[in-house]
Amino acid sequence: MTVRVRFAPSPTGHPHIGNIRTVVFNWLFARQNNGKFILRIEDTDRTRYVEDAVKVITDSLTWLGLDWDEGPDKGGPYGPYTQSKRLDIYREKAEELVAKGLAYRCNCKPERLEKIREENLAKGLNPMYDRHCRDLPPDAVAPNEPHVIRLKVPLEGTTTVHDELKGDVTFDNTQINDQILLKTDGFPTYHLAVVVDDHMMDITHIIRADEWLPSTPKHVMLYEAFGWEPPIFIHVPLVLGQDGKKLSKRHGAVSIADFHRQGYLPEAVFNFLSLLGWSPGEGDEQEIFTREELIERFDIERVNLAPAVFAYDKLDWMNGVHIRNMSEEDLLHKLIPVWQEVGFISTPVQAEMLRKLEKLVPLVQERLKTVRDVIPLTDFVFTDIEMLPAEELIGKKMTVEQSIEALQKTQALLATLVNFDDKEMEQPMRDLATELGLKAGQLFTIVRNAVTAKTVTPPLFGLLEVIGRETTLRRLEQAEETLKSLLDSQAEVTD
RNA sequence: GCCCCCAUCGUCUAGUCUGGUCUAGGACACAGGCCUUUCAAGCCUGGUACAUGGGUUCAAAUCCCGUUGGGGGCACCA
Repeated sequence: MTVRVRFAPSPTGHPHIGNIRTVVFNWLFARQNNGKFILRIEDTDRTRYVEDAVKVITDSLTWLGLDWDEGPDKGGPYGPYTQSKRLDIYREKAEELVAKGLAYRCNCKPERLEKIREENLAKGLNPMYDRHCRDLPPDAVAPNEPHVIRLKVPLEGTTTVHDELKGDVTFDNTQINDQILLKTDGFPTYHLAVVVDDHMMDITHIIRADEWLPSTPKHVMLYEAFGWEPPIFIHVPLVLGQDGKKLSKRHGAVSIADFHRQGYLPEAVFNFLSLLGWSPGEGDEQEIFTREELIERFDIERVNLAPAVFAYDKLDWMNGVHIRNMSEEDLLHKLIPVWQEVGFISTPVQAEMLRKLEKLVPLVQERLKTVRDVIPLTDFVFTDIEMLPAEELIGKKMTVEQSIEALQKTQALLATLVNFDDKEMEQPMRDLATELGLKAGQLFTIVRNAVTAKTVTPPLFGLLEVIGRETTLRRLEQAEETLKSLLDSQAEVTD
């Protein structure tokens, strides 16, 4: 039997990492079993529909490399894959249950329902429908008057859900509501639609979040009512926010699009998500996985039962590892759009600039946690700098005069270098430091501060090469002037 | 309120099913050190956890029960 799993989001906004972690599990499971991964849009709530949500969802999946075999855009043998286009099917199925006496029409007003709900809550009971319409004569509610169709839940006994991870979970039928299957507007509720579609689309494994476990007995009842074999249920734990609560729209910015925007790599996010609730175990302590390794190694049976808190620290580290593991060329192509976005370089990239960028990549590679980090690390290469205040241009344990001299000698040296390149300038600069009676670090720091206007940068000489001789010399001179004015002003004070 | 799920370092987790090799292992973060032109990266070192009470057993992080704690669900939302 071919494994068929699905991701069935409702188009109400951006999918967040909690949803997507569950998608990762589904996708991994499908791929490692040579099965099918299906995308189905559950747009049965017209009040919550968000216009571009489907596109946001597909873009997020695509960015993460979670490709689907059947879906609204792709089609497939089980379509349509958008529930709003399957309304006739749900109606027919609901009517079928009414005909069988397993469901009934209900025309109770929302106000009445709300009243019952409050009364029950006040009495400490489950806030359930009082089944007012359940035993009305079959023609009490005319098919053409506004009404809903409800499931006739057994009044006694228990319903057991077999979950692949948790084992048997038994629910008392008296705690289960006569669930609405078909709404007044003719749309199905989630419970009807999901059961009908999962069955009709031959879904073999339902891998979804724990929040669905309490409603699963209703689904089991529906499978029984239709006379269908239920799929295998696998409820995986939720992903919690830093506050220990279920992730949701109003919690931290955790949509997949945000991760993209913030400079995380899809392979790192994918790697991280797959380890949120799963680990290889059995003594294997590997943390960094490629997509292929994950497909091979992932084991749905080993998914942890406890919910996991999503924390950025480890993702940042993991993203850095993936950046370091990339080839310089691949990284370059991740960095170019970042530089373009902030206007440092043009689109398309000029040939001469491209050569500079290639030089920059190895300089920044091991210093990046996200690709966006490249901005503050290299801005002074592309834009004019604002000279640091004079005090910060003075070398460590040095006088202003000494610092000025160091800047002058450096300019003289760099002006005469035959090739203005990284390797050729280092040794002469070290010699210069010795000549000036300075430690190399003292001299380099002065130059760094003067040319980059930062006290922390990637390796200096590589940067100077990319910045170029002309700009480097100009900035050194400006720094020298700045220090000289400091000297002058001090002299005035002394006078 | 009722129902359900869960429980190992701050966080992600290994170990739990198949009790002993666990004075509990790894990773992130943190602290200290080495390296070093700054920052990173890398390497070394360190601290921190089996929620709790009771069983079962020669022996329990591992099995059972209670308690506590956390989470989820109880819609004409998914």
